[in-house]
Amino acid sequence: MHDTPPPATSPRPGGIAARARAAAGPAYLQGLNPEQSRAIETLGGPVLVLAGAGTGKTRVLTTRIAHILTQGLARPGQILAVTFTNKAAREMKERIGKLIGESVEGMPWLGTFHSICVKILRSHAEAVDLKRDFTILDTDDQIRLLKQVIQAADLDEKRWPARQLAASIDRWKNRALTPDKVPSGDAYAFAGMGDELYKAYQARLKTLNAVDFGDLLLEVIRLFRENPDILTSYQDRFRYMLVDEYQDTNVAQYLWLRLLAQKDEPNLCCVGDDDQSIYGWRGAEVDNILRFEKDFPGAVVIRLEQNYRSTSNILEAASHLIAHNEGRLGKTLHTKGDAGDKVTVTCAWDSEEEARLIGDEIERLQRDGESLDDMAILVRASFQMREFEDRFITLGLPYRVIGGPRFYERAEIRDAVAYLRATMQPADDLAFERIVNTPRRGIGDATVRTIHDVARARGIPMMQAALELTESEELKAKARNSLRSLMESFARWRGQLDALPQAELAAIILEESGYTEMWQRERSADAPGRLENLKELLRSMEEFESMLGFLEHISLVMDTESGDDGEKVSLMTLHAAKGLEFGTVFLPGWEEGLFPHQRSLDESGRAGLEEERRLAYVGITRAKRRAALFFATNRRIHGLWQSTAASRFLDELPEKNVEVVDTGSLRTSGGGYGGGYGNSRFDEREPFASTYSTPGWQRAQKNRERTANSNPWKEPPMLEGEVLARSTGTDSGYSVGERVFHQKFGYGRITAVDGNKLTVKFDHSGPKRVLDSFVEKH
DNA sequence: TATGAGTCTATTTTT
DNA sequence: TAGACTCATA
Repeated sequence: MHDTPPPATSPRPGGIAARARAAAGPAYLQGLNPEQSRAIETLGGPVLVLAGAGTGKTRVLTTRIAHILTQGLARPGQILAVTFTNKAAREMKERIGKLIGESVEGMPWLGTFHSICVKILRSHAEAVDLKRDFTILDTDDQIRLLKQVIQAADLDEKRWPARQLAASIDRWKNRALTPDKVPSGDAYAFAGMGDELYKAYQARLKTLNAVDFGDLLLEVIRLFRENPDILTSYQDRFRYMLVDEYQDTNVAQYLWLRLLAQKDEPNLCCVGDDDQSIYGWRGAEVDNILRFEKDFPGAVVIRLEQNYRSTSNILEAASHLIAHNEGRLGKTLHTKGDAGDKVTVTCAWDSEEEARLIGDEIERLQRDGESLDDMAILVRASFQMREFEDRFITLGLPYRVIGGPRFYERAEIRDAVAYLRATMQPADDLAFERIVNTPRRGIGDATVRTIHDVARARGIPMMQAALELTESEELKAKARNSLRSLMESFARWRGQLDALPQAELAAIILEESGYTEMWQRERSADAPGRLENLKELLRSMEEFESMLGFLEHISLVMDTESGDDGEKVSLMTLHAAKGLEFGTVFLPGWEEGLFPHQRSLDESGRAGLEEERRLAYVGITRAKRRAALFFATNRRIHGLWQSTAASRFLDELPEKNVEVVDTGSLRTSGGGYGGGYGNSRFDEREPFASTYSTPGWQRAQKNRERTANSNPWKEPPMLEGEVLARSTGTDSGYSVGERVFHQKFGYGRITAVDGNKLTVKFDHSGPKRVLDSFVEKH
């Protein structure tokens, strides 16, 4: 987005300013700050650009490319520019086009890691035992294939779910581990067969002439390693290499880059921000960026610290927060903008009130003339969205959810695509299996198994096996006839491939196969929407040159541009918000356990906490003018009401940039829960201060200090003391059978004690799990 | 093959 | 609590 100020005013010919500008260099270099200029003009050898939030990262990247091109240092085909998402690639193309004032269709090597790998693999497929028309499997295909592998190994699918194996394999591939390299500890995890199953899966992929996403990288690495001549040809070709979001690269991507950059003075420019690394759980290695100078000796490190996005209050709050992280390269962001409003922290009674407060504030801002498009609510976990959606619907406030299920991931789209794949590529067993009995045509599990067995035994594709089975007596008459008719249809469709435009043929296929009819008959509420999606699919096909081109596109690009209609508030997860910016940002749910998320702390200890903190940093730095943080003191988690404590991150914000909001509604918000006690601990004038002076909070503080002062290099368990909302194993001072009083639920009797968590059977509201610090002995 | 009862499990998600 | 999913049963 526009993370930099607009370029200087258009040149007036002949003026002093114009002459001065001409002396200063080409127009695209105008209006840059010194660091940005350096990042663009430092061209010999490796460069690492540490670009803080809102410092003009994309501008540097695109201008650098424009600069290389206009200086005649390389032709478009000699520049490799890698991004993570298609969206980022698209954006870069557009912006370069604007900069050099012509089409950049000539930048064939600007794309995602994956799309560039596909391109390389297609031209050298044979070298890695693939055919040129190999299929790319997505997660869904992958899981179905793994199910078969698990079955073949005679393992209980329940105990060893395919999903989990898929996740493991994914992790291994992220770390560039082939089956023989899987560490024994990891392999042991899957009934001691992890590596074997992985190997079997890879073998199946090869026979299917297919690769999964991870393979795209790994196969190219293998290609380069086993064929030095091919590697050299690419090293020579890519005179300049640029990588966006370097902090998000995983081991495989790193190795891939390293191979290409294996020459003297590689012109490699990596742009990233270690403070915005939030994808560690997906295999990203912050370490890659932290280690850059060691990996690429002689590297020039340039820091972009001038922020063009946020007010200084927002910037200082975010900077102070992120300074609590240890493993970082360190940057000091500054802005020339004004102080602006302070970052607000508001305490709500529960998530419902939180949504109400935010909804009210949005309406107020709207009345003051702010655009809904310029406001966003960023949540830690998607379940939080529901409360806001409910609230916005009752208010009639238009909103859009960003993220969520993608167009091409919907069942009806995947079915339709499977029909097309099976038509185009008769050897695509997975596609065939998916639709052979959809709509139901009497080809049940037993028949499919027979086809499968024949195919496996003879080493032929299922489609061919099916064809042969229609001519034998092996299948029951009914199944055989049904199968024959389906095979005839496929033959017919294939015959029309060259005669008809792809969208038209696709329409015929969906019609004749009975697929459309299946949804027309279905009378469930979402059937019309699905039919609409199918139409949308056909429409989008028209833009492609051929059916094959279309299929290639959707296997890599899983999103579609959805038309935007009217002003809307945006609702999304913090992860989805990276790279975006809004005038006003609402950040609800800043509570221990939710943010930082308990699971992150449990699974990754200190590293997990630091990643959560970076997430918080990303959240705050999305805001241009206003950042409003919220936390609720009560939240329903898995159906149980839990008292929650304010996030430690709130405590890590600098007081001078933060304003605590007293909503006034706090004092009366206790109503409705057994009534009569309205004694909220936010009764005092300042809810923020009072939160921070409750016994629970203070004890948490003490625990934190104590553990922080003890040997910090101790094993992760040291975190336990820091973490409030989990069992600490310490004696809570309560025992089963005791009577207690809880501010929200009233009187009750303890039925179980688990560390600092108590299960209390409340007289009026039944059994609940609560933290010991929120009840009193009675 | 359609349905209901019972069970399980609840971050973040791109390619 | 709620949703997804499995499994048995008609």
